[in-house]
Amino acid sequence: MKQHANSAHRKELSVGEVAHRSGVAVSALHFYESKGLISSRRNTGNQRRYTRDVLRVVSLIKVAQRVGIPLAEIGEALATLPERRAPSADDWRRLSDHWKNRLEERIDHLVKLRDQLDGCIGCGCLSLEACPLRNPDDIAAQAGPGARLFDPHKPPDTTTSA
Amino acid sequence: MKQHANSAHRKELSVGEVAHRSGVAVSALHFYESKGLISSRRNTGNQRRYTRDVLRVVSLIKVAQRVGIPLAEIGEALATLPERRAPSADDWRRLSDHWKNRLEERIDHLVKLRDQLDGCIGCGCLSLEACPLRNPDDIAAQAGPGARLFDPHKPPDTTTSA
DNA sequence: GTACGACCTGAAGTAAGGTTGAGGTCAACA
DNA sequence: TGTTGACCTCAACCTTACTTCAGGTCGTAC
Repeated sequence: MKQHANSAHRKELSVGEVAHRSGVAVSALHFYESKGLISSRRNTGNQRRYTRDVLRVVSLIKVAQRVGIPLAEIGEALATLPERRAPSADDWRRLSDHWKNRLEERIDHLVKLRDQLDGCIGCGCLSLEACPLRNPDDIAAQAGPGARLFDPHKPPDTTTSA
Repeated sequence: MKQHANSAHRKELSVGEVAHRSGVAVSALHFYESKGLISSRRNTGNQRRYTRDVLRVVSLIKVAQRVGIPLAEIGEALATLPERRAPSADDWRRLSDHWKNRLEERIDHLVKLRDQLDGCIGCGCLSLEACPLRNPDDIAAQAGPGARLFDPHKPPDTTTSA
């Protein structure tokens, strides 16, 4: 740690410091930046310098990921933040509330699946026609030729919707 | 290696027929075979011919996938089946029971996460030190079925710079 | 007897979320 | 002054679960 030693009053963080403090790899921070999720300014030597706000943003990213939100969507959410600054308490409330709903949908889905599984453990039928486990609420069920069963959990995909 | 009378009696299925009846793409069936999850014999023209049992196996694979079990693990489970034949009712009971437990763990995990999120929506702290959301003690939560679904292990902390 | 669809193989592409490596810069310390 | 360690960029690679494509064969209906 030679470069960023000293200077007790420095405000900005190097990428290594952010990595260490946030528990995220340097390569991941580069990656997030390439996707526009975080940003930095460069010092005279072209090295990234972050404000402390970035720690909050990284935290938010990791939490959203735990909830199951894909990075692209997290990026969109962050893009709605005014001034592209770190999320305020209000921002956080708005985003986390939305994500909590997503999480609950996901839980509901899994609970339904569990209950179906429970009901089907005894029968062992796995019937293509009758078993609810094999009929995940139609979606793209047996349609035309080459019919494919799309995963009902997938986010709506406009290009593959049948 | 005795065959079930009724299934042996029935005509064998081509890959296209299996695809149509199971709702799985032909390419996916090829893929499952390459991974050892299903098997087929070949006719004189080198085309795959399946017994009807394969439909049960494919059903089982799809259900397990919905639960979030990776194909490799499904393959291991299928490999434990005696004679590598289609799963009997008992086999199904055993496997589905195991997978139900996995599913419940996953649900528990998400419920905990939801509760934490609930408790943290108000505070907006996202504190690296204090916020439970940022201290996932135990992770394994990933779960979006479909495309991405893996969390081999978090970056081993070292953060590339010690 | 031929056209066309279904099938075959192996390689390459796709998506998400990164990691790893090569090749090079910068700045402090002995 | 040379070594070191953090940093830089860009490209290639990784995993899972498949799909798509190119180039060739099979089978059956007309």
